[in-house]
Amino acid sequence: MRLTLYSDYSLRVLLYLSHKEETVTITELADFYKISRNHLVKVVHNLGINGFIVTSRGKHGGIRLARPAREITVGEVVRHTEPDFDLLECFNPQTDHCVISSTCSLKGVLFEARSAFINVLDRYTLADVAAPKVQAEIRSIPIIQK
Amino acid sequence: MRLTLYSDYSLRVLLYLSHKEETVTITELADFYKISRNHLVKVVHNLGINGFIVTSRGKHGGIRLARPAREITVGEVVRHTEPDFDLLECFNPQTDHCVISSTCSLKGVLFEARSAFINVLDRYTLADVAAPKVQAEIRSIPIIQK
DNA sequence: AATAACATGCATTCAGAATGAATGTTTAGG
DNA sequence: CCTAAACATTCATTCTGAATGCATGTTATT
Repeated sequence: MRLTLYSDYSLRVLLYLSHKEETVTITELADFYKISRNHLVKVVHNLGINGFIVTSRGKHGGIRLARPAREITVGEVVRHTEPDFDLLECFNPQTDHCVISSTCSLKGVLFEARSAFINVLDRYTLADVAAPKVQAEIRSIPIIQK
Repeated sequence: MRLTLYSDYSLRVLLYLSHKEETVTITELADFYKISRNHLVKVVHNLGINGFIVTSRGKHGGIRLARPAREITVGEVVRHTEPDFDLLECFNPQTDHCVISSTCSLKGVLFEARSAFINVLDRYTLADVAAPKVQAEIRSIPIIQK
């Protein structure tokens, strides 16, 4: 279970913008994070289309947040950057071929789990995340790391 | 954000076994679900190694649950079948290259979301899921389907 | 011994993410 | 009005990992 690098980069861009008032360029971002400029170009483009940032072309162009960091939640961002949240085949009726999906209640359980996941992300804004570090690492992880 | 078919098939196998008392064969499972027998072979093997099922070779061999369905949670299964739960690059210190991960509190937020997800799965057993359908589809989905 | 089952490893295919590259479009400033 | 600096857009390529297929081994019953 993973998110895409695309979502990762999207969040990093917005986080960077949450700290800076002035417009920043894609090149500045790529240099700071030491990541692929090509990939960033698409990430930024998409963030613009979805109204998270304002982009301006030409000399002295660049990008900035379209709304205050306090008004953008992590959940909202991820919903726009992940290709889908189809945990199992049966989540997408178009491509589902499972012979028991009509009577299977596993789907409901995973729906509930997915909602719980997204709900947490909806409770945090970019401002929360951009704030100086308070706590982290302190949580126990109920996951087996192989 | 997806789970693997591998996890999907693992759950389907265990669900099928939750209904049947007798041992069943991989061929029977593949035929019932109309899925790749090759893939199932590995799924079953892994379920055996992880103590969810008992496998027996030879004529009249097959597989059956190693423990009562009531004692196996969905969360426990998924933990053993998913390759990892590394939502972002920074979840794995071995391969993390993010320049801000040491001070970034996004990780904490995603840790919390992941825990919320797994906690739901830990609350349901195979017996719950195998029980005759009660409700499903009724939940609202706070996800944008593109 | 033969047969029916799971075990195991290797090779191959496939999908989709990630990356790279080229060209177009817009805007500011000399 | 021309140039440079920026984002926009499309296409091609690489890469990873999941999914699948296949061949052979091992075990157990009859």
